[in-house]
Order: sequence, then C-alpha cells, then structure tokens
Amino acid sequence: MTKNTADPPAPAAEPRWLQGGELTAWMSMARVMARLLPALERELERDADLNWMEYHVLAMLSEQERHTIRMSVLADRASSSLSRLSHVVRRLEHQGFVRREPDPGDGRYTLAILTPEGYEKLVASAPAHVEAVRRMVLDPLDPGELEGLGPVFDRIYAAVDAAERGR
Amino acid sequence: MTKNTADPPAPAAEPRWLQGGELTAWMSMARVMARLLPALERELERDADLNWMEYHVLAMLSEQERHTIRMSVLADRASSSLSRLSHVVRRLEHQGFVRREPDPGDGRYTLAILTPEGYEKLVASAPAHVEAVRRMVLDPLDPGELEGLGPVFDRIYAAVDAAERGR
DNA sequence: ACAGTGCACTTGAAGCTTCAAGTTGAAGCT
DNA sequence: AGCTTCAACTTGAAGCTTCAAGTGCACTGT
Repeated sequence: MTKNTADPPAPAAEPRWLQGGELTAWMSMARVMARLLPALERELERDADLNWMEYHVLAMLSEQERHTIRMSVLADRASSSLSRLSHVVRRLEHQGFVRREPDPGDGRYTLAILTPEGYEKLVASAPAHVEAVRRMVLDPLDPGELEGLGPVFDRIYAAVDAAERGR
Repeated sequence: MTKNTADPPAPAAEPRWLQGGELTAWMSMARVMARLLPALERELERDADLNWMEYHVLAMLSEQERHTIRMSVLADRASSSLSRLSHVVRRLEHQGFVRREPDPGDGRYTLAILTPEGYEKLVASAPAHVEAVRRMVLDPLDPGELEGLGPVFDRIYAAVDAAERGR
C-alpha cells in the first residue's frame, strides 16, 4: 500500500484512510458483495433462464394476495427504479409470466399480476436457487450465525437508504 | 447436504427451504448487497466520474510497486473477467489514467501501468469515497463490529469461489 | 369547469457487462 | 525448423441498467 496510513502530518489532501482492521474487513465485505449476487445469478440463469431481478419479481408477486401488486410498490421492495422494473416486467410479460392492468381504483397506478405460467416458473426455479443460497451463504457459517447478522445488515441498509432518499 | 433435521415428511424433491430466521436474515443481507455497491458507485460517479470498477483498478494499481501489474492478476484481484477488465482499461487508457505495454519478460502478458494523471485522479477521488464508506458502513455499526465480520465474509467468499472455479 | 401540478409509469438512447470468437506469443513435441 | 497446444488477452454483438424525456391520470385551487 502506498497509501499513507499514518495519522500524522499528511498533506491536507491526503484521504482519511480506513484504519487497518477496518480496511481489511471492508475489503472482505466488498469482495463478497461484488461476487455473491453475480454468482447466484449465474446459477439462476443457467438453471432457470431468469436473472436476479426477474426471479425476485416473480417471488414477490407470489407472496401477494391475488398475486397482484402495484408497480411502484414492487419497485420499492425490489430496490429497483421504476424504469428498470418497467423494462423487466415488459420482458416477463412477453414470456407470459406476468401481465399488467391499470389499477381499477386509480388509473395512475399499474398492477403487475403473476400468471399461472409465471407461478409455475417460480415453483420450478426456486429449489435450485434456495439450494445455491444455502451452499454459498448458510453452509459456510455456523448454525444461527446469519441470524445474528440480520440486524447488522438492517442498520447498514438504513444508512444506505438515508443516503439515497429521493433518488 | 448436512443437517436434515426432523422436518415433516416431504416429497423427496422438496427443497431445503430456509427456516424462518434464516430467511429474514438472508433477505436483510440480500437487500444490502443489492443496494450498497450501487449507492457507493452513484456517489463515485457524481463526485469523481468513475464507476466502482474503474476506481478499484486505479486503487489496485496504486498499491503496486512501480504502479504496474499484469492484466490477468488485476482481473483476479478485482473479481472481474479478463474481458470486462480489458474494456475498462481501454476506457481508462483513453482518459489517460492508465497505459498498457506488453510484458517485456513474456509477451503473452500485458502490463497495466498507472500514469501520473491516473494517480492524481485517484488521490483526488479517494477521500469522498472513503467518507461514503464510513457513512454507510462503519458509522451505523459499533466500533470494531465490522472487524468481527471480516472472517465471516471470508468464509462466504471461499464458498462462492468454490462454486465458480474455472468460470 | 378547467388549467395547473404532481405522480406513476413508459420509452429510447447510451453505457457497461457478458458471451462467444478471434489473435498472438510462448512452450512442447517431432 | 515446423506443428500443435495452451494461455492471455482483445474485439464485437447482445442484453440489461441507467438516465433523461415523454405521456397520462387524478387532484387542486380558482
């Protein structure tokens, strides 16, 4: 590292670098973030021909009463822009897994609706995906270890969310 | 395939679904993974006009003796395909931040070399990025909490790596 | 009643990553 | 020397996300 990690008299422009332990832990975390989702997505695409976003759109729809949800609510839950979701749903619609209707109660909203074919697709795709999550995340950890981390991630998420309010 | 606890008699094809606590913790983790890097990248692009990959290529080059490294080694460290790296370095080269030369010792390798302008760019960009990492990751956690997580992420990383050997 | 405003999407273009083919340099074999 | 093979890139096309503009529905105030 050519970075100046010493506290003392660095030029004012020198970055306030991370402390040793923080830095290596952050690099460990960043590596995982850069690789885990793409790895899971690769398996999804190979096994089910769905990418991460498409899979989760189907999954979230399946969790709704009537398998129906407003696009804007879905975008929020999927951590997606409305634009991205719109493109994704158009693709899923062309494949027959989802259809769209204006919300009868308020025409400004659009309802995304899971079709029976879409539900079939999800049911067929889920087991391999769950297995991959176990293999890459749960199995390498001790039993119960991930549960302990849930609140930690939730706090990070809140900070990210605060930084992006009104994106 | 380890802990088949005494779950109710399910059909053989039934997936090992995630248990309640596992599931919510995994969703917390997945949400962070889906949002944190894009959020950091947004700030990088806004403040420095560099994306995540470009920034880290500059950063990794700056950590090398002579600010030089083989493309294939860089690709590995950046968790990137060689193809992706090649495109990224071409862009950085056009901006004058990096240049490439064949390795004089073995013409099959290509050396990526950080230019003075590239180093300037990194020094100018790092403080805001480090600050963003602090704000979104370090600050919401207790002091020392991230350090404890380093080994956890390393174990996950090893599992991901095992799943992707020879991609 | 109706122009103005604010959302909730939708669309098209641009940029980045991925995937599949190419190139090229070195080493091994004959 | 020549032939084969392998690894390290490079390149171009295709697909997905992002960004910036649209479009349309409903409410607001006059």
